Amino acid sequence: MFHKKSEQIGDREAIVVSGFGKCSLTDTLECGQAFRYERTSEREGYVEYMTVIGDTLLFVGQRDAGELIFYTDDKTFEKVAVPYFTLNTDYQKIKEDILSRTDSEWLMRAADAAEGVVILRQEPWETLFSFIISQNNNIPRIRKIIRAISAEYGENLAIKNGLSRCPLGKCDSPSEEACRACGACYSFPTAESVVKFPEGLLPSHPGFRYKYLLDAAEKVYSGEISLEKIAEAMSYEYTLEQLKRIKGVGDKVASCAALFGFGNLEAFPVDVWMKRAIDVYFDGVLDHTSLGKYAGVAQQYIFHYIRNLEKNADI
DNA sequence: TGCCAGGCAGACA
DNA sequence: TGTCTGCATGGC
Repeated sequence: MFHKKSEQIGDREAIVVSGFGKCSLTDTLECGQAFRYERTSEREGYVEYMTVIGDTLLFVGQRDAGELIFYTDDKTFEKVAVPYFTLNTDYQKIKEDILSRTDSEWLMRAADAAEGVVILRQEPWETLFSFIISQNNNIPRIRKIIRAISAEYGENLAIKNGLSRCPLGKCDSPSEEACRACGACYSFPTAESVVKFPEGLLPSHPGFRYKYLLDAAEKVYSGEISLEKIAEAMSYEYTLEQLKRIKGVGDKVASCAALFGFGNLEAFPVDVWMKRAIDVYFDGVLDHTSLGKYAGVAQQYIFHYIRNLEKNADI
């Protein structure tokens, strides 16, 4: 359980949260599980991001690994920030559970290096749609496509929330024209809006994924696939079975949606990075069921560590 | 300029 | 059933 207190930071009211263990805001937001974040401030000992969660623009900062700073009111904090950042989840306990099931020293190092990563609980439809876009794509471009699609279909939350200046510092004051070119502050499109105006996807250049995105929107909007039923079932197998009925959704995309959108922590997405890690550090075989009901967290440890190994060879 | 990216579907052996 | 290839696009 976390602790929270109100604090005046600069000219802003904030809710400072601690007592939830270690958490790296940067690792959590930039590890590839979410795509709707913007770094809005960075200086010695402090980093701050803007995230779009539903129709909320949430600003969150960090001074050290033991706390998170939410610049919002108490109601939004409880309703939006707590579930999104899974603040009630004990990741230290999860890490211990995972490590009790493995004798891999490499996985232990990965867990230590990536223990600041928490699994975000994102909106299921947005997660599914985003990971369809992610296939055979790179993270900067995935984010760019999502910003463009959001600007096409979504609501301008900067204007809706009455922000007096652009949170990204791109212009003096938010305007519809300037915001649309950027796309960072728009709500995510609904399945209905995509079905009723599929051409709106094209300016973002989704490429071959266009037909997959449309099929997902049609199946969800029509109710042929019920994301509500999937969420209620809380079954990894049922989630995979249902989501893979969508054209362009295979094991990888479905398991990412299960893990990041439906909270199935046993989900174990295997992408090119994971294949590389398994080949090199697990002799080509890693039975994820051996890692228990938190295999998805272990997956994030491995994914984060292998990517940083490549970026920073001296780890 | 070329490789590669949080993959998948379809063809083929 | 397993393997191979094409797919759109742009970041690096």
